[in-house]
Amino acid sequence: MSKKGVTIYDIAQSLNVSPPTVSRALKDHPSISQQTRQMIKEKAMELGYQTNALASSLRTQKSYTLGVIVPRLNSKFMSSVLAGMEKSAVDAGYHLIIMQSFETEEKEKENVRLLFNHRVDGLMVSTTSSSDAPEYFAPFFEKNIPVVFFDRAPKKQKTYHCVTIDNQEAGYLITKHLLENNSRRILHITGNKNLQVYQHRLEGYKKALKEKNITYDRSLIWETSLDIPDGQRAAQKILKMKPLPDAVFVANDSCAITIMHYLQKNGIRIPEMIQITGFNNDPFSAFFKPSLTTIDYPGEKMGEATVNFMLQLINSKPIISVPRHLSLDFKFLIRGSTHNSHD
Amino acid sequence: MSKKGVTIYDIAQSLNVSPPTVSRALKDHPSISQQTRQMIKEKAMELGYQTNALASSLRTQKSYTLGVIVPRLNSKFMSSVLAGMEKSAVDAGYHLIIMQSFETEEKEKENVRLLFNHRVDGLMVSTTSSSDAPEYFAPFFEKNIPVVFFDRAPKKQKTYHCVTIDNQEAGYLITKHLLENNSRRILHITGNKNLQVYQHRLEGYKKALKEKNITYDRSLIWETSLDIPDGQRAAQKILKMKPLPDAVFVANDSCAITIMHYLQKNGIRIPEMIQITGFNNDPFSAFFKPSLTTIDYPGEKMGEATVNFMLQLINSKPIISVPRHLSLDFKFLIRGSTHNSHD
DNA sequence: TTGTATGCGTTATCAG
DNA sequence: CTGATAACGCATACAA
Repeated sequence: MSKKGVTIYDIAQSLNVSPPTVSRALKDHPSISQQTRQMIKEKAMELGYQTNALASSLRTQKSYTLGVIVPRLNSKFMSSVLAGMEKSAVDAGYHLIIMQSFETEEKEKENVRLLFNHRVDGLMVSTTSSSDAPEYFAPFFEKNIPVVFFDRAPKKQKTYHCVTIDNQEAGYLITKHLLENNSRRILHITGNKNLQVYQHRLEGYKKALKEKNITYDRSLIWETSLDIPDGQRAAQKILKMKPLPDAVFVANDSCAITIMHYLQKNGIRIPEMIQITGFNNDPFSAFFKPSLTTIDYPGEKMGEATVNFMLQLINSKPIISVPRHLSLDFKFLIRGSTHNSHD
Repeated sequence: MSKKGVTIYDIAQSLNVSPPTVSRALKDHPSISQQTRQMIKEKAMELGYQTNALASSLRTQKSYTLGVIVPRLNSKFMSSVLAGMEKSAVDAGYHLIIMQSFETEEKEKENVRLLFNHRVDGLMVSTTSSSDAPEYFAPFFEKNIPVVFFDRAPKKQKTYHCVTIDNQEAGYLITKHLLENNSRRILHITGNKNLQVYQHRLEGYKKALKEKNITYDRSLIWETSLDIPDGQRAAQKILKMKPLPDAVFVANDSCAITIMHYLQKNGIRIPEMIQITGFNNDPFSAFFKPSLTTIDYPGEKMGEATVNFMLQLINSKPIISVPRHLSLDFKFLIRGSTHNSHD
């Protein structure tokens, strides 16, 4: 049956020293002589001692755990972010509890509570909430436990620590590019419009239109979940449009690729008949025919930046209370799906 | 500054009851009257009480935390597995600490230790170790904390709990299919051959050859890291082969797609000149031209199955010690990259 | 139905 | 340099 588990108490007893001495020795506390330190470490090894991080956290009020909440973790982009986070966190002696909100505020709320109960030292969230200031983060703010939003920030962005890219600028560049390639009627397929990311991209779209004095047509903005099934549905709707749009600006790559695939399957030539752009630069996007014009949006970097930001907040005392906003660079990749070169 | 945090003592004091009563009331222990239960819960709400899971875990010796170690978390397949795990775990009142080993035994070892120190109730590993029986799992086995290997199991598979698919059968089916489509010289691009997954696929490959009395040619087995850069390198090497191989059986989709892309770019017609197969059924694999023949290998299902298996182990007493092996179903998807239909 | 005493494993404080 | 004591917050056995 399960052995009892070796504690510092056992080590202390078998060496006739006190538990605190053992604790200090194992932590290389300078006030313990080299001799006893060595002796204790050897004994620990011999007995197969493993520290109990729970007990330590309880006592020190520091868990070295960071909480992460994302809508879902199985998208190419999000898993890259998480990979970057995990690496940076572990390098700094922390680790992650990762939870999914599945695009619902209720789940997000439960997750926030659970992570608080586990006394994480910081919380990183790509929020799914569309409210201005979700009240369920209050326990964190009250206890001054840092919260950093990444990618998807709450509406009142200025109130919180955020790590994002300039989505408006990105949306603007894409739309401008399409306009310069002689597209006039540009369909924009976007995600949940309550989310800042998508709102900002849309604003960029509008801005570019305005510059060219093209009137904004609401019926050309389609809100979808941006997944593969919705991509199929969108493609079918596009095929029925008369006339066809000149271009489709899709708010993520996987949906853009799906749409491109179904349009091609139905005899639409890309980019000659319709130009298409994506967002996120999925590694495969370069391999399609034509290759996809998109925004390169480095997930791992964002993950690393978010954790590093978090660590700064944790290590600064007094804790920084002025909200800071980190805007990461992105690249606009012009490829085959928006011009006529041979890819 | 950071508030002190409300404990059951605070609630007890402000209601003139004892802390244990509060503890029991909050847990809906039947021996507490409805009245006081209600009263205590209201007070808890009023004071913004949040339970301290660390303290609770320390006391009960149960953390409701599961550890997960994967080579890297940002592959389409692995992130799907993790998504499935997270969902099943949370549904059962557990949560995950996810760590990456980056394909090194050393990292894996450190991760195992950290997760042990955090007293996870179970450990799920897609191992990167090529040794028969990695000794660093010993603390888990000694304390009878269940360990389940998924996807990648250690060599002595029979000794451990495992959740995998029948990789030999999959490799066999693919190879047989290629042989039946008149391929003779089949290049096999595989991953680290010390890992069971890849060994088994190779065995399937050999078995199929043997059935057709084709002699096994070692020089047609290329060990790579199966990532995109290695895919490019492999494609370049293939272009230099004289004669070209009849087919390429690649051990994962992303690498297969990369190879296909570079071959096509260099004038090779797929499947007419070279047939290609992948492994894992990346959602996009159906969208390429030609679409990719592959093994559908459901990541989320594997994640769910692994967690459910783990929960069974945790909830069975005495803990099941006879190692069990769960072999999940897979589907063989025959598509354009191995025949001449119009996809 | 509720309270008392105690322990989970560690570390901080203070004394020696 | 080391030891005694207490405390982190909660939950259990036992008593009332």
